[in-house]
Amino acid sequence: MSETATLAVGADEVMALKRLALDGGLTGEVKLSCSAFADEIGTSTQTASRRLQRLDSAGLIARETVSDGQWIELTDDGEHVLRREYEDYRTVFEGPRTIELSGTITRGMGEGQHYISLSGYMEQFREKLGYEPFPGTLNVTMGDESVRRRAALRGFDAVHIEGWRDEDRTYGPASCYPAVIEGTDGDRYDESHVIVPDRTHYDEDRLELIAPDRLRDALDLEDGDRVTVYVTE
Amino acid sequence: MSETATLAVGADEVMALKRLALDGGLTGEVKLSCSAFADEIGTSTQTASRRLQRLDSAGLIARETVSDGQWIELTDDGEHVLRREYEDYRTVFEGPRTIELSGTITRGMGEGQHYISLSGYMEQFREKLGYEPFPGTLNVTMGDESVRRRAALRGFDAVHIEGWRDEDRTYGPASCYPAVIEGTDGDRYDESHVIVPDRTHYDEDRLELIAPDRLRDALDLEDGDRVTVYVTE
DNA sequence: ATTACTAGTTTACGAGTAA
DNA sequence: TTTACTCGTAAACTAGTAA
Repeated sequence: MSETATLAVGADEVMALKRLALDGGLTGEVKLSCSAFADEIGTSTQTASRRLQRLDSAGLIARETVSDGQWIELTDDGEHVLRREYEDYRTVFEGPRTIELSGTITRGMGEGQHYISLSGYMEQFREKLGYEPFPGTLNVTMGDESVRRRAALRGFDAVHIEGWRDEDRTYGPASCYPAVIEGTDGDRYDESHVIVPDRTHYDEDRLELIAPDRLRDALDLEDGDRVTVYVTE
Repeated sequence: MSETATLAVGADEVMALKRLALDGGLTGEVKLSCSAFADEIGTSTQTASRRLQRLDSAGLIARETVSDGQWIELTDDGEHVLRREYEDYRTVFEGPRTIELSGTITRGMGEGQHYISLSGYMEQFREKLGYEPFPGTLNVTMGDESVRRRAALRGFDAVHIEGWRDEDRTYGPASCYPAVIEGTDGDRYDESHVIVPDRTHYDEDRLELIAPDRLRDALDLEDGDRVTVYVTE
């Protein structure tokens, strides 16, 4: 993945990236000249130019140079870098609002695929999560420490999936929590959810995740691989 | 002021300071060795040592070296530096929660001193603002743009100062908003409040500020000097 | 163990300049 | 005007060493 290049930028570049975001580079393109940007970050125009070059080659910004300056926009990777910084600062001043759960990939028993595909659930996923999940769950078996931390999930605001019934039986309600999954090599998948049945008993040390893509493919995971799941409120 | 030294540290030092805060250096002393810290920030032990030296001499951390490491704690200045960063990131992702008002210092008509000194107000200031304000207000005359932005103040949670009366007349209620004042030379005064009478009509382009100290002295201000007032929620 | 100094090398910087 | 190159200098880095 391109994350390797992302890690290459230094603190000065992150600071410059933040400046660009404050100037509106996150919501759309922003028009700049190197000299104006130099004034903002307190360097020479040459250094300002170099900062932008490095952010560009690291894939954190996209830009188009025109005759009297350049149009700059942050990329998704650039936004991720800043969001991670933001999380750090929020942790410092507000305390951690993210639960970090780690464990290993295990094979599910296939029932995840069955339930998720049912239209009674699928329609709610589309509506409430904003995507149609891949028909199947990623199963993560957690260690003791993570099982303990998992309890704090109850304090979070969940996306509620309502129960329903057909002719044969009833299907119970469930709660979804936004999550970020980080693979062993540091790759991150942002748009996933931890899904927990509300009433049905579940294995305490097992975490089930859904996402628009098949997470095993997206993060190149196999049974036994170690992942970290960041559950956010 | 000591802010000059604060401004001297670079982005690398701020990043290191953030790391120290995440390790608990904000809530109390944290025990570290240079080599352990080097691993955290991804540098050599020599560079880690130098980062700490610079943060120390800039007054952002206080530390005590012992035989097997050192005890480190962030100073108030160090916390301020990080809080400023935090505000930047919050502005980026949550939108500005700070109203920036700029204008020039003008001579008040002396009625500020009179009202503020009255015990009916002064007691509430002590109780609700946590300090006894200097008997007098700093008057700032704003430009059109700032007058427009000032309207957003209504959306903020104010510290409410209640009205009262004595034998002769009634004194109206007022609202106070925490503010930071920044002088022309970049010096900042943190512990001040914008005070706005609730009912009495006031000049739309005039901002009145109170603070524990005489702001003209603390920030070395004269009539006509340009200041920026950051009103926070 | 530590911290922090000195020395040698690499990297980053700003001035000047070309396109 | 711009952006971004080259170049000489200044600053920052890592390795080694002393306390």
